Formats: sequence, C-alpha cells, structure tokens
Amino acid sequence: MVAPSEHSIDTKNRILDAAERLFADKGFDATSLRMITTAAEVNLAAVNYHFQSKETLLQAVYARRSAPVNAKRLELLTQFESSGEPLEVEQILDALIRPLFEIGESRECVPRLMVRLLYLDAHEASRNVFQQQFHQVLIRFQGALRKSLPHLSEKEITARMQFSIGSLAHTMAASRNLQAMPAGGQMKEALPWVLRQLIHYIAAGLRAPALEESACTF
Amino acid sequence: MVAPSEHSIDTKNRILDAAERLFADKGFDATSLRMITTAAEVNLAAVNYHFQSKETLLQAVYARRSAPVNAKRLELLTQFESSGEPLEVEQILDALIRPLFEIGESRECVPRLMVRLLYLDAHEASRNVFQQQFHQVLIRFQGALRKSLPHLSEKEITARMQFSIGSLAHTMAASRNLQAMPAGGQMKEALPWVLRQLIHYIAAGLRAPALEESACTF
DNA sequence: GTCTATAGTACGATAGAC
DNA sequence: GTCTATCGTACTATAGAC
Repeated sequence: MVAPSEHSIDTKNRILDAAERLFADKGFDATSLRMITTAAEVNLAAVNYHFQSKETLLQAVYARRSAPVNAKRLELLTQFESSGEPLEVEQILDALIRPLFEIGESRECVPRLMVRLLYLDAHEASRNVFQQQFHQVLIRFQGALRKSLPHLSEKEITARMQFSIGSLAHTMAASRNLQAMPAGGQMKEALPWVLRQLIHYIAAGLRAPALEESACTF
Repeated sequence: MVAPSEHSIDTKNRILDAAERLFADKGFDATSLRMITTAAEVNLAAVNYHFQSKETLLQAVYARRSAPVNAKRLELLTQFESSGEPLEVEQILDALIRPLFEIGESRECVPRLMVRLLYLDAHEASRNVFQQQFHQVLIRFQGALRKSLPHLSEKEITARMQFSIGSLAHTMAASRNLQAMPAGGQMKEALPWVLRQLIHYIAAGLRAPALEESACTF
C-alpha cells in the first residue's frame, strides 16, 4: 500500500489512455500490447508490471470509466425523482443517456469502447464485470419507467428497454457518422442535437400503446 | 471456369459454415484459421486454396448471406409499393426486418455476424463491401419512409433511421437474451413476438412529431 | 484437389540487470 | 519502477509431394 511515485501514475495513465483508444477503435483481439506501448511511449514490460495481463488491463480500462458514468446516471435519476411525482419518460432517458454523451465529448472513444463490451468482445471475465454493473443500472431505470408507463406489461417494458439500449449503443458506436448528421452544424452543436433527437425518438417508442391484448400479469 | 467437383463444393461450404459461426461468435480477430478448419473437419491448407486469405474468406462468408437478405428486402418493399399508395410505416419496417429474422431462424449466427460487420470488425475491405451494399438498401428504404413521414425533415429521417438500425442490430446481436424474453414461451413463438414488438416500437419512434421548429429545407 | 511440413512472423509474458 | 533480451507459443500463408 505504498503510494506510487508520480512517474508510475503517469505511466499507468498513459497505458490506460492508449489502450482505451485502441481497444475502442480496433477491438481487444486486434490490439496488441506492442501497439499500446508504442502509442503510450512506454516500455513493453510496463504493461505486465502495472497490470498483470492483457485481460486485466482491459478490465482496468473499463473500470476507470464505468463507475463515474453509472454513478452519474443513478445520481441524476435520484435527483429527478426527489419531487415524488412520476417522471416524464424524457427525464428518465436524459439521466440514462446524458452521462454517456458527456464523457464522449472529452474522450470520443469511450462510448465506442462501452458498446464493444456490451455484447462483442466476448471475453468472459471482462464482459461479466461490465454487464453486471450495467444490469444493476438498468434494473433501477426499469423501476422508474414502470411508474411512468403503467400501460405496459413488465415483459413489454423489458423488450422496449432492450430496443432503446440498441438505439443508444448504435448511436454511440457510430458517433463518427452522426457528427456529420446535422448538415452545416459544427461538432459542438452536433452532439446536443443528436441527444435531443435520440431521447425524443426513444420516448415515442416507449410510450407506444401496448401491443398485447392480455393485461399486465403480475 | 471448370465446374468444381462435388467434394470441392462440400469442402468450401463446410469452411464457410464453420467460419460463419466462429466469426459471429468470437469475431474475426479472435478466430484462427485452425479453429475454422478443425470445426469444419477439413485440412488447414484448404482455406488458402479455396479462398486466398483469411480476409477474403470473411468477405466470402458475408457475401453468401448478404445478397439474398438484401434482395428479399427490396423485393418485399417493391411488392408492398405496387398499390401506388404511401405505405404504412409498419409495412416498410416489415420489409426491412423480416428477411433478417427469417434467416436467423435457420442459422441464428447470421444476424450476429451482420451486426459485427456493421461497425465492429473494422477491417476496411470487408466492412466497406458490407456497408456499401447496406447503404444502397437504406437509401431505397429512406425514399419509402419519406413518403410515409412527410412531417419530417430529411435530416430527421436520416437520424431516426440510424436509431432504428440500432434497435434492430442490438436486438439481433442479443438474440440469445431475447429468446428468453417472453416468459414461458417456446422459441418458435419467441421470434415472431419480438419481431412484432420491435416493429411496433420503431414505428412509434419514426412517427413522433418533428422536433425542429424549422421546416423541411429541401 | 488435398495433404504434410514448414517458413516467416508476431504475439503475450517473464527473467534479470540496473 | 524501468529497461533489454528472450522464451515459448500461435499464427497466416505457402511450397511441394501425392
């Protein structure tokens, strides 16, 4: 438990930054430790010293970003709920999505990394860590949505949340395409525009009438 | 241009089948030619004989599935349009989505493979082949949607189509989770249920009122 | 057309000097 | 804590016998 030297912290963060970008861009398997250490301008052996293996490096890369985003989501939702009334669907979605957009503004690769981990880089350990944390967040948000969408069965809420996650994930993964979306707009304006459009779109899908004749079964 | 022997065709298809499943499950980079030839029970050298390289094998794997799905999409859309009237949004979505669900029923890994190629296995050549073909399909469908959604600007239609592709892609990529969605339902019933729910959800999102005060600018 | 054998390369991880 | 050097392994691709 000795405090690491400043240089060590710097090396560690340089590795994390480089790995984050490369894992997001190319994926875990297509990224070698040599590519990471070259980009980070550190020695190859530093990775195995500071992190034990490539796999645990991936976990560290994710852990650094995941906790703040998920914490911010829950914080926003709790804050919105403090009035005691059922929330507008748009508010719930804002709490879920905005933290991801905001971290993407400073480091645009982070949302893409998270999308990869969501269902693609299927390395059991890392994916489980990621998915379990995200699953907890989703359960919390599903509770909020249930109150705002009393016309839907639990089954339908679950399905529509999955559809919504898909819209969000694809939008973040393809954010390069999206930045070109608003014709003539600068990038600074592009992301808020997409965020508003996305929330508006998802809210309409969630609010759609129930498809099933059979009522809520719980 | 000599017709290959039956054995050769068999070997080629065995390789394609094994590669398709492995690329879909583990991704391109995490799949070695040895894994493919072992699963296909063919010799290692057969891959480089029938296909030139691993990269062109991926293109062959995709090409085998892509053409029929995209053709079926366009065929359904043209058929629906034959009446001359603007289509219901649900019909347009059915033409876009149903062919993917149907191929997924016989080979459940195919939709997952397509999702990977959409934005994840970022090998330039293969991805470009895939995306160019899909882009042509999307342009055709965007034309149909434009007629059915006259309240939206071109910009908003483009954005909402991207959101919809995201819902579709995530639903297909996570189809394993989705099969467990309808509680108590067998798998044979699960996919039609998900298909109906998905189309209903996306249609509502597409039909949402325009967000922008500024009118259509074309 | 199918095989064995192997060339040539890149990888993850570690030992050991400093 | 940081480096060089390297071990052992796995990979793609191909040459050449059958």
